Amino acid sequence: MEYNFREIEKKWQQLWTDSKAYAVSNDSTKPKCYVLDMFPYPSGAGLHVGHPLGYISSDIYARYKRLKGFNVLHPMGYDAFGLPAEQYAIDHGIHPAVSTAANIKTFRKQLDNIGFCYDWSREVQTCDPKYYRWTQWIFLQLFDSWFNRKTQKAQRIHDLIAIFEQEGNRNHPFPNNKYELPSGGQSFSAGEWGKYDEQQRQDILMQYRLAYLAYTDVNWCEALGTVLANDEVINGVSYRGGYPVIKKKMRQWSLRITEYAERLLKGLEEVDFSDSMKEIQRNWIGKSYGAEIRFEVKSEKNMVQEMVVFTTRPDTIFGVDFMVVAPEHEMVLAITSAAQQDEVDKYLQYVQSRSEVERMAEVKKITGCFTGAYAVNPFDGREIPIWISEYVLAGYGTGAIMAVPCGDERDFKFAQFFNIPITNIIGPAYNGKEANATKDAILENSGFINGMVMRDAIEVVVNKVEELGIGRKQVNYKMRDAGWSRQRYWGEPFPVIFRNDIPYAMDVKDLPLELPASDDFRPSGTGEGPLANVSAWVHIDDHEKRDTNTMPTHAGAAWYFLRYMDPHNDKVFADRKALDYWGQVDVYIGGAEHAVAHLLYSRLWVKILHDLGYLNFDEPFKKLINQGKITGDSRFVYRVRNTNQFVSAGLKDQYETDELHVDVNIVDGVELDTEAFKKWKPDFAHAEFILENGKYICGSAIEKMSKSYFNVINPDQVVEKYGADTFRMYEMFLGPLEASKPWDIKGIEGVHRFLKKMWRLFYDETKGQVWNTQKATDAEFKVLHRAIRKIEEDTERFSFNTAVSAFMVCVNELTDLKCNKKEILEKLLILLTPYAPHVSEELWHLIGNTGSILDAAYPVAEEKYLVETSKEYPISINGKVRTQLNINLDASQQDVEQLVLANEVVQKWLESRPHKKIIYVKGKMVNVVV
RNA sequence: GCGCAUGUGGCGUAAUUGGUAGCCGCGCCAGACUUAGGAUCUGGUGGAGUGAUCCGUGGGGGUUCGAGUCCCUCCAUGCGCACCA
Repeated sequence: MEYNFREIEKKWQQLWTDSKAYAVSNDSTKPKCYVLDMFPYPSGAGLHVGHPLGYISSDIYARYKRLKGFNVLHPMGYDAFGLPAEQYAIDHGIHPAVSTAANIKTFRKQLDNIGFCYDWSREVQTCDPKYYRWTQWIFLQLFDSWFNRKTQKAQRIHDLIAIFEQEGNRNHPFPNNKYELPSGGQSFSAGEWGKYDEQQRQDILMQYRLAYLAYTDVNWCEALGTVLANDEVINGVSYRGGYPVIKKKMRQWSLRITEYAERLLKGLEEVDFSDSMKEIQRNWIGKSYGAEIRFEVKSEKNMVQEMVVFTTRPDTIFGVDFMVVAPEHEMVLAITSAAQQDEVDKYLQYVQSRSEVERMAEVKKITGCFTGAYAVNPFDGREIPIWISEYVLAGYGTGAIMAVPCGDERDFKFAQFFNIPITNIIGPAYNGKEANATKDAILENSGFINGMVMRDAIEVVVNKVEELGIGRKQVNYKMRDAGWSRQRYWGEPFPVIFRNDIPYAMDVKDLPLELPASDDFRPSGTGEGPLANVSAWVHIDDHEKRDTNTMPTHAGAAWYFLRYMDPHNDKVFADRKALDYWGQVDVYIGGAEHAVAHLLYSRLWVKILHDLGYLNFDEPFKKLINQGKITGDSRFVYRVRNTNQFVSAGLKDQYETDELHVDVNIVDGVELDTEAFKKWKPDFAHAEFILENGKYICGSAIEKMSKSYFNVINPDQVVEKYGADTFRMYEMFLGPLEASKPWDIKGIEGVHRFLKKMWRLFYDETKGQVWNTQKATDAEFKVLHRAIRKIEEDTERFSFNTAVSAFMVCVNELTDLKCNKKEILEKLLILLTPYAPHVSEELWHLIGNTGSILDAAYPVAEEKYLVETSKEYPISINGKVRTQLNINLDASQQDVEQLVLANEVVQKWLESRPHKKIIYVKGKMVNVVV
């Protein structure tokens, strides 16, 4: 009886589906475990062998936990809104809903092929109105909330209104400190609030809402007639077409994620993410400590009394040689002197003309202009020239800096370029040739902080500044509020209605607000999205209008893990009981490319839902694992330029050639199948080859797996040839989960041989059944229990590659022992179930079990089979191993010394020198020091 | 430039705590069975040397009885950020 994987796998996949083997109940007395994959965007290209790496890992872990007695939630769904489907619709006239549904079908088929244990009854698709109804609902919760800085929590807008009625906004200033009331100023009293009309009140409330509408800078691409997301802009041009992109102010929805910067940062301490993942997020949040310092300003017009800078290095205050403000800063015109007016105008014009591309490309270019005004150093009264330059960003800090050329590289270059004299405050630490950003130098020329170490002076200066009332400690974040509008069709419509241009939340009972039917997906051309083309939908009546934007794909993905808990609920986004039972995702596996956007938005939404009382946890993912990418292994052929001749890689240097990607499926190793090549593309039908040793050898390179490189390997092919169980184990065997690695099919034979070898422990091709019911020996038990311990530990810590190797060791050893005993093999099958479920279930039944192996009890490693009484100790002389000696494990130091010194190999190495001491580490080694 | 991660046989990798470096697999070599082998099985396989032995975890230095593992330094690769004050 042979290992017929094709038949076995098909059979059990069907039986498991029929018996609903993977359905999970929300009602269980078992402990819960939530194992989640990042759901895929169903692209038209389908799955390649890189995608399942994470899915297989989580599947193994989920199955393992189930065997260990957990109620395991292991769902799957689709991040089904998104750009490519819309672009496809524009190019091919197929509605995104249609192409998306077709792609999902393909994905599902491919996933099913690999034998995952997903509970498909919980599937979610973000583009399904039954799903996005709740995405819209959550958006409305954000719209109806504000962040109370006093309590560091989200609260309802009606609480804020109550506060305003009581005391105005004196205790709750505008989150955006640049915002000014139409009447001027930034604060209003309860009395003033009472007199404001609806329009004014709504404007003010909008300044506090967590989802808010405001004029913000967007990436406007004139050529494409649309706004682009940041990730759609590469080096200042559109990723599609490479058209120029400019910053433009447009009225957009944003999420006030900046208010949560501190909590998002803090939360990282309690979650189990990789260091690099946490680092990337910290980086993105970009917290910096420093001070805001006010400087008196002297200018001709005398319209501006002071300017505020943000600095992380207040200790360098005596080294300030000039100030720089952003060209966009509103004070620029007010301080410019008559003499400098022309030059400033010219510079501002120049800055205006600079496109994003140029600014990005010419980061090192030094430009700037003196304003004719001066700031006064509050400590020594020095007058400091105020410049403008594009290297200072309007959006960060206060949009103005104090420049310290001896301590900052950019300031130094700027000073040098414009011949501004440089003050040295760090003595020998500054060499005059480049800035030194040290914090460890001793301060000189620095008034009251002379002689102090810079690091210590920071605090001293900040305290002084606060004492003098000219500034304060300040924390800054690099992170910006998240733009949440996309000028797209294929996304969630915003559930709001505009009356007199003021957005009001839709009644939740009217949700979902469904996308209107449309076949025109091109941008409207006015900066509005394709929805603007559906006039009847947009204009409800003369007074009421809908938003023509849709939400970004992050919206649906920000909470899908909650919906899986209760996917069919049409009363709430998920039942509170289900939310409390499943709680946090215990293990979340996915690619590192979602480090920032997706993870931050999900963390934000969960924090807000938690603050509003819908969840009892405020971090969504307890543990995050980023599986490595599987890269492609591309092959090249070399065409002799302007001919149809192809030269083998070893000879290509003798010709002038062009390198072309060739389909890896018609290359065996590096040897090209020349006949298949001729058939591959019509262009090559008459190709001629210059061979080496009768073969055409291809060039190779490791690159990302991509259709355009012809290096994509479809898992279906692999499963067809070797079976899902082999495929699953081989992907795991490739190396550590987190490591990136090139796909290399060569090793798969070894894993396949392993499964066949294991099969032969039960059935032999010629002899038929070989398994028996004899009693196992201690040696056999020992092999088994060592495997149990090792595989359990490895699975627990996601070290699947070493676990696969432990299976091989175990099967090799049992083969050597000629052990075909059911008593042993049965346990081995349970261990193997998470990794190779089909073959395990088949053999489980063949040896006489009736229930499914999916619910067998995981075997327990028994100490009694694992204890050793003695060990083959390595004996080293001066740290070099010279011999081995079998010593009893409970031997004492004296026993060991005696034994070791009596040994002839040891004697030989000692050469009759006396030993200094003997180091004996029980259970490890013995070292004789001479 | 800054931050993070990673460097081990021909290749993918292993070595959980400082304790026998190279488990397992690929590849390669030899053999068995065979009409045949790109099937299957068995044995061997880090490098040098006939050998005893010596050398070996990116390079250099250090700590230690003992270092792939800890510390310093340099180099290489990957990822992230990048005028962020």
